Amino acid sequence: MAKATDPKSNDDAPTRRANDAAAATRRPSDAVTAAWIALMRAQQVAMRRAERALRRAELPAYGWYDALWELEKAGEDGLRIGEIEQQMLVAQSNVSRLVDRLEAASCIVRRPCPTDGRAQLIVITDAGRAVRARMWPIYAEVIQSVVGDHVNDADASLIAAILAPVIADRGD
Amino acid sequence: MAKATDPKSNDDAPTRRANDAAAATRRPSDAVTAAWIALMRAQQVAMRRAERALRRAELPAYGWYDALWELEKAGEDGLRIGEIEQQMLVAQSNVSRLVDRLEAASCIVRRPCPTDGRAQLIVITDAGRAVRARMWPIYAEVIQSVVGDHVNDADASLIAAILAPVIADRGD
DNA sequence: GCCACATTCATGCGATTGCATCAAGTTTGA
DNA sequence: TCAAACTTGATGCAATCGCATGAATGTGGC
Repeated sequence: MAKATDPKSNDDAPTRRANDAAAATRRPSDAVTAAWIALMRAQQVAMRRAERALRRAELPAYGWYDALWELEKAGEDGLRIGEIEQQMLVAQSNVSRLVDRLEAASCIVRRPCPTDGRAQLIVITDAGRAVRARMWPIYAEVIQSVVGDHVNDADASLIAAILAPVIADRGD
Repeated sequence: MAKATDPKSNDDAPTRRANDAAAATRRPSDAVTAAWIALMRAQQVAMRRAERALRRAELPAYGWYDALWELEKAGEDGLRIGEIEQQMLVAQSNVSRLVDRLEAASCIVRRPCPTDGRAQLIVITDAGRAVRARMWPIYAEVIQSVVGDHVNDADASLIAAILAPVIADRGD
């Protein structure tokens, strides 16, 4: 019997036409489909718990941590909006507005880019570093309880290694 | 050197206090943290591409597929809102409204539950099955190009197996 | 130098989300 | 039998999302 959550269609054949675009005719294997589902569900579980934990602790949402950490790594030179977008993998408009919120909370400052008048450099402030530092213990606990308590280090490394090419592929 | 996306804080020590709640003092290993990041990023890549592909094909969003597939598996008996919620792992209010949209599109019908006047049974219609069938080729292509093209079947099965306990844990 | 095109970021908009709450129905216990 | 507690699903609301678009700036061909 198929896995309970297998989304494979048993009736896709009738819907397939001889001259569908080639792209639409490729079918993932059962194993690949199972991995996809696991990926989606596991992330949903993880994200939900992270957001809830942060909210309960009266801390900002997950996206703030993500952005602040990237900015902290970037240091005094800051990052452009577009660079944050590439790191975080969220839509540009959302980065723009997230930065608005971070600025309103004094977590970052916008500085004009000396070499490109269109761009701006987003630089983290001490207040921003402090916010990130306060978020980390809560976030860390969620990572540990969601992943660490169920997956040993070897398997965890395996997951990161297997998924690396998936993440690297920006095709589309 | 630490991985570029390692969110581990180098300055969490100063923020740690002797009598923090025990829950907030657990720290994930580097491997577990890397797995967490891989999970989040890979799912973001996957979801974005699925949503875009479906939109380009003028098909409904990912959530519709998920719900319709659960309902199709459930057959004529249908599912309660709460059962769909557990399968899809989204908030109850969102299931309620997703079902509204599915109903408006004639993809499902609501039937009173014979044994519980509060509940209702959501049953997929032929139109709903047709919509899911039209979505599958697009969805399948994304699964293949995002996961299948980068991960072999053995690794895919490994991912599903390793993540299973993560998904199963509904603690919190 | 100048004009067409590309890039960078902001913003209007409609859709969707989660949380809190509510109404209706069911179960429990005395 | 009746009231308190619980369960089920709907809804108001504010926040956030992605897309489409716009304004400002930069780049390259002539």
